[in-house]
Amino acid sequence: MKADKCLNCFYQADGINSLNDELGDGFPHQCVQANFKKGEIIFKENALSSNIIYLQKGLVKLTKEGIQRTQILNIRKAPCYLGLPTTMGDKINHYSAIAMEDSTACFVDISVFRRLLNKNPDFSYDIIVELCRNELGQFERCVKLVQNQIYGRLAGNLLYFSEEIYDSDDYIIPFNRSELADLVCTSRETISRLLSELTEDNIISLKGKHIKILNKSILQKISEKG
DNA sequence: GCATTAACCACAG
DNA sequence: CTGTGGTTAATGC
Repeated sequence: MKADKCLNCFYQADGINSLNDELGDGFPHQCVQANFKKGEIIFKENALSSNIIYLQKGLVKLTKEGIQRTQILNIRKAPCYLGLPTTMGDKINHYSAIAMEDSTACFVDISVFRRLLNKNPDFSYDIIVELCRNELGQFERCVKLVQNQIYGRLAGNLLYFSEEIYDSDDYIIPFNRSELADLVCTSRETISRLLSELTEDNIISLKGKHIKILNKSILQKISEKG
């Protein structure tokens, strides 16, 4: 990872114009921008954490070690915040963040972040909204994970990549089969088999990680019903 | 019983 | 890393 002074971080992003001014003279521009290559760890579970991270560019997976295997909790696409729950909620990270593409992130010390929250209600409100949306998303995902069959869970995630990450029916799956299994909570073999089945039934077409969704409505039905 | 679902193991490209 | 086959266990008609 290569550190730089932050050039274009959340101070300027999302229509938040004057946060930098509101910090006051005692708080100069206090964040550090860093670049991560694909596969590099942005922050690690169980490590001490005192930064809020604003992901400017890239794609990141959040992972947590389980008893059996590593669980992939979520995928986050820039622009977004990383580590709000894990930095604000405890001293120690409860999950890791790993870059899945070359990514750029901006690190803000938690004391600076707290000051921003105190000084700017609109900013605080936006943060609360983002946290709430994430929680709602996790609730949905939780129920789906527990109650749907694997076929439905896989379909749901393929749709999620398409709709939330790439905005296209034709994309490169950002995971290998084993990671896909860690995301959907199943075995690598089952993922292979189900992807083959979806291909045979002409619901998707697949070459390695390059997927095209051919029949979205059926995929949606599979996702809903399991 | 029998079918379905899915995990685990093994092995081959 | 990936796909497939065999086996096995659990669950539901």
